[in-house]
Amino acid sequence: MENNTVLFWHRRDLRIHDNHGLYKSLTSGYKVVPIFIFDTTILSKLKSDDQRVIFIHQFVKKLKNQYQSFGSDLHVYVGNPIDLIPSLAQKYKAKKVFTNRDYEPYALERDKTIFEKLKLSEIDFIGSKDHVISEKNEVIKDDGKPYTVFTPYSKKWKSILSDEHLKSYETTKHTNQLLSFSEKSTLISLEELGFQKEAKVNFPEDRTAISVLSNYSEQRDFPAVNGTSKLGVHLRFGTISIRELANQAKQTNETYLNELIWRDFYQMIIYHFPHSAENSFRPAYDRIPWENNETLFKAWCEGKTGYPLVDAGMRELNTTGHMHNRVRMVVASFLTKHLLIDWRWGAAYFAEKLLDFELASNSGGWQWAAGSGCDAAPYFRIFNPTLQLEKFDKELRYVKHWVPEYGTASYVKPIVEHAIVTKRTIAVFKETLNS
DNA sequence: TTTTGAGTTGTTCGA
DNA sequence: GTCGAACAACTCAAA
Repeated sequence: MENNTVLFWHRRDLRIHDNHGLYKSLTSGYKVVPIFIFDTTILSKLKSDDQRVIFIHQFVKKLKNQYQSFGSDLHVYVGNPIDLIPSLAQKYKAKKVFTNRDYEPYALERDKTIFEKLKLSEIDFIGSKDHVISEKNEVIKDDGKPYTVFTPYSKKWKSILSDEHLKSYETTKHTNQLLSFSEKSTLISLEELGFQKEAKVNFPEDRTAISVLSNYSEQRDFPAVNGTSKLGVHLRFGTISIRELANQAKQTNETYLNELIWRDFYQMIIYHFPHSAENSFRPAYDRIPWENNETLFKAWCEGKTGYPLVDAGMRELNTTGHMHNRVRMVVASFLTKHLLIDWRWGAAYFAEKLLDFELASNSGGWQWAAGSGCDAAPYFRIFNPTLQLEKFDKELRYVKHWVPEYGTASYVKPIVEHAIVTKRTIAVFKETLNS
């Protein structure tokens, strides 16, 4: 084993091209050993048919093949990174460990522990910004504090945006710095990991779809139209580059760029306000007396509420692991404001089902719907699922696809009455927040 | 420090 | 059908 190596630890960046942390390791003057860890702390919480594990496995395999084509190899391990990273650093006699930063509470805690463990052996643990365009304290108010309102944040975000933010990291020019391995190891199988290998859903393509981007503003609100990019899962696992996508958005579609800024915004919020991952951003909203009726919750999960747009959305989610953005807002508003069920129940259900699940965006979005978030919709603003259907799926193309029995006698009757429950919810919120 | 204007994606009512 | 105002009140950002 050479004595002048560094590790590069792939996490939510399952690609070689335009990878900031990988680039930093390749240009550090050391030979680079790329690694990936199936984190058992995370895997143990998932069901054996979790589709995202299949997605990850698929892209880890692709990554491994790419490294092998460069005469190197991706070394894949299974276990707890807190133990594995220090021991792997010893095994490969690494001087440094490089990775890309992750802003979730679990990751921050984990990385802090690893940093301290490596420090004892005088090994540097070096993080890079790769998951977002602007991170942490890059976009802050004039008083040095983080923004909690989106519009001024986005203005500042745009005003400080430079070529540096969007430049591509040309890793492929430096692949000669990868440590060579003549023996190629094989990748652990999904079965060995304890997961099913048959994919039940189709994974969206990872091409950055310019055609979608150019019509995004006009088409994104109509669930029957294939007008959204479906790139969320690729951004989540870093199988496409956020810089590349932001560059395209900047040139083609301001509305889409704004969505990417929302993504940065929520990543920044979860970094500065980690409590908002699990609790209300505004503490007063943790006093809301949610009804949390399990029968109603089950009906919502299964798409049997009797409100066709809500049911179509939930069935799309259950079947495909995806839900159209507009419909996500409608079902979230319905769960919290019509059924008076805690947004955490809905967030947890999305966490289990959504292929593109991202903790920061999920908590942020749900709290926006519930009214408890930063810059959230006011509590008295309640989506009318019937009116939303009229506005965005007038011809019932989306609804008929997912709820074929709609309009027949076999379709379930509405489980609650809009006018009654929304009045009740406004009264409950008003009472709670004013007391 | 005080003041002022503004705040992702809505709905309902009445003219 | 269309339009503007009210909804209810607060917090945030910036001057």
